[in-house]
Amino acid sequence: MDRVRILDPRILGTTSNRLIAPEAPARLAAELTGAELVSVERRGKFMWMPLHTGARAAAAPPVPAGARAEPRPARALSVHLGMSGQFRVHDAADPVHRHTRAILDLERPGRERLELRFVDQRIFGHLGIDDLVESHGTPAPRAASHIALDPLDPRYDPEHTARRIQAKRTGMKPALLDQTFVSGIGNIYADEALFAARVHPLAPTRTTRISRIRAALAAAAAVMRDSLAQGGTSFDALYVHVNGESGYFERSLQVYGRAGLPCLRCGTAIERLVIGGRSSHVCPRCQRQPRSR
DNA sequence: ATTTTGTCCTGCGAGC
DNA sequence: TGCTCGCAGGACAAAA
Repeated sequence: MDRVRILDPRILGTTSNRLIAPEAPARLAAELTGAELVSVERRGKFMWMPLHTGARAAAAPPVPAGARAEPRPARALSVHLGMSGQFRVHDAADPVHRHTRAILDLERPGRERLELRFVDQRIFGHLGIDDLVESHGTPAPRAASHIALDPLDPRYDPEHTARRIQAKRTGMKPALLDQTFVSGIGNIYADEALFAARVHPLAPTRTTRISRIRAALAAAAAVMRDSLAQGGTSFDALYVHVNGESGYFERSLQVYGRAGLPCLRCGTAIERLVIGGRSSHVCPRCQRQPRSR
């Protein structure tokens, strides 16, 4: 990484720390400049790129075949996408979108350089440097170490997740949204998963049969896989690929945003509930109301 | 101790 | 036309 520009220092803040030290942008730039990004890891909406800061290729002696070329990175560029954050890949000559908060210049050996631009309209996102610590058997930024694996992770254990959810005293939708159980399920995919599994969002986890919890988790994984295959859910230009292209999953949504419209399975009008300050979409016939409220 | 609520932020559309 | 209001979303400190 060559040059780092922080266009809006607020992107360096987090939910718990909105105070941005005046020297924070320069500190981040200094740590990133010269570091090598060799991989991108992800867990839910947390994303990180371990920083290889060892000797540069030009100065380093040849590494014997089979030996580790670099020590295991101790730090990472740590990113949370918030709700509207996204990385976009650009040429330096491309016009800079007004919501661009940071620009990382990447030099690539033998290829033309490019810019990785962090665009985030609502600034719920975050950019920073964080220590890598052991979490769920793999290194993860300290700030994300409590975040569970997501359903698309090969190490994800749905049975364990289902049991943990059942042990918690809450509703099925809040449980799916709780990133310490399973990550990557947001408001939209939670509604879709519960509809697919015919589970009511307010169904108490303690009294919901484990098979129903398993079904909801399996449905969430399926929804995420399907969505990914279609490029994600693009309501508008906020939710696009690194190249700016939209996803098409919005066309596949079964309940989310369909309040008042007929259920695609039974024709009953979809209802909109507010759960924890977030809207929930539910078919009152397909997803039986829990007995107590 | 555990669960719920409010806050951070911008842009857009509805209503006046 | 121009304003205010409510809403959207994820994470987590603060309150209950």
